[in-house]
Amino acid sequence: MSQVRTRYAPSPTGFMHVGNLRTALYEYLIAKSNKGKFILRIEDTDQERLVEGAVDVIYNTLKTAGLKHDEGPDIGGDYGPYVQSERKAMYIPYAQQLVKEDKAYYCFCSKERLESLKTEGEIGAGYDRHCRNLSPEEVNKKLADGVPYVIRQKMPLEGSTTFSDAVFGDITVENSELQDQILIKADGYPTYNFANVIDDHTMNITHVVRGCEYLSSSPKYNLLYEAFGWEIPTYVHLPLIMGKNEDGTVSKLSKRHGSTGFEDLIKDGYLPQAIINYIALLGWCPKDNKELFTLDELCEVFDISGISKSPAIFDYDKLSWFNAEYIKAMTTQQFADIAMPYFKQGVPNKELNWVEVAGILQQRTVRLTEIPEKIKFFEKLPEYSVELFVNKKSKTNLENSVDMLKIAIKELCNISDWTSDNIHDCLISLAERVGVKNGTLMWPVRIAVSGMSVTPGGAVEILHILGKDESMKRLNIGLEKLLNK
RNA sequence: GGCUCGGUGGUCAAGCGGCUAAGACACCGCCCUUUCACGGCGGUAACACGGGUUCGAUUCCCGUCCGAGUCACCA
Repeated sequence: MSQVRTRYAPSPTGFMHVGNLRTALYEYLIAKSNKGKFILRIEDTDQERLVEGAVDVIYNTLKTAGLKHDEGPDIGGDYGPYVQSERKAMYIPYAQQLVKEDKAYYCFCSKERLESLKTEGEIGAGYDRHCRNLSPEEVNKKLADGVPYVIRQKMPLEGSTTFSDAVFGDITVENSELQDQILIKADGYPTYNFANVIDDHTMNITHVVRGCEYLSSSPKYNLLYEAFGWEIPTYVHLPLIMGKNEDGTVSKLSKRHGSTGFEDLIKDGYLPQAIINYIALLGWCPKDNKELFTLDELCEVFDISGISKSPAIFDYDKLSWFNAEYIKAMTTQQFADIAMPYFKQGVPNKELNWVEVAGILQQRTVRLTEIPEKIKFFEKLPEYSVELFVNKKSKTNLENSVDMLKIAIKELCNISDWTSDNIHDCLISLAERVGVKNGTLMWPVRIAVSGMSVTPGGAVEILHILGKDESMKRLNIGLEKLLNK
């Protein structure tokens, strides 16, 4: 078999949907697992929907996701150009060839006429093939008169078309269901369907990987390949990624389901690797059911036979789990590095030992965006209620908290070398001497020093990060609060 | 509505004629513990339904139901 070549062919809309990203990922994996090439092609044939800077979004996404393409507009290759608008001139001759062979025809119908064909409210009416049998004279006259036209493919009126998909098997459609689809639009640009076939063939694409939403239009592709006498590529249709609606129904994942763009997800505090890992498993399963994969590992084990047929609902909980796993797997330094912007956001005006902060945060961070809220007490002691000092499990109440704070202040005061170990030993031995369980002493101390019932890390860590001066200050404030209640 | 595809726990899923029907997420309980987490242990929970085929169907076939996708000079 010749070298496997897959292509990711997004249209630049400025938004990278996770469904598209997963398609890109599978295309990449199919190519790489076969030592093949992964090509990026920009499909910008819709001139009305061009968005400024949208191509950069695609580059950036592929880059941060780690999906390196082997050929593309930015890096070139032997099959360029890789932007459809730059290939515009090459499509029309192919269409004209089909016209010549009586497999396509010029259509002069106005949009208004087409519009009037649609019975109101109804769907599925379609084109009435009005221009399909114009005489050559009529066609030539209209062409000469400069009447705007499109080129349509002549679909067979009878029989059926069967195509084979690598995941769904053989699919047959009655030809009567097929419309005489437009190949070349009035503005001279090819339609997506037509450009796709021409490009995939001329770029030697071996595997056409795309979402299931194209399943029902695939017979048309086949007919086009047949009309040209070209070899048909392997089709790989992917099950759709769905989202759950508020009313409990599901539909194709879209913005109303939450963050569905790659960049949105990143903004929400998810790691690129976690996103990739998660979506790799959304519709595909390895033989051994393993879940954690690096991109390279995926390249090793990916196989088309593991792709499932049924649609999958995008589960933010599971994504979160992956994210937490990836965070936990980092070194503390790595975590500190990626978390730094969030540290600064939570604690903008203080210099803390960030690696130490990272150390207590790492095991309890699911999304990076949770960080600022969790650590902002380091910056400024929040207002809090004395009720926080009451905790049944630690056996603390408003009365003994006063005592605990008093002795803690006294003892901690004497520590000259403010190390974690010293703080720890000091408090633990104090609890022992006084004859209370650790929690009874630790709880009020932690509350006083943080002002929160739930904190990242325990009393010792917080005291150490805060430093002696600030710690003593907060402990006294806490004591004051209790006495003045 | 026509056409196409799909249907294993709440979610992702393994299974490809014989199993007490895996595993993961979520959820619940217990343990660990200076809070919350993390970690450990355990638990609740599924083959849409009805016919066939077969000695035997989650698995193969048909029908029903349910869900989704698609029916553009959008991709």
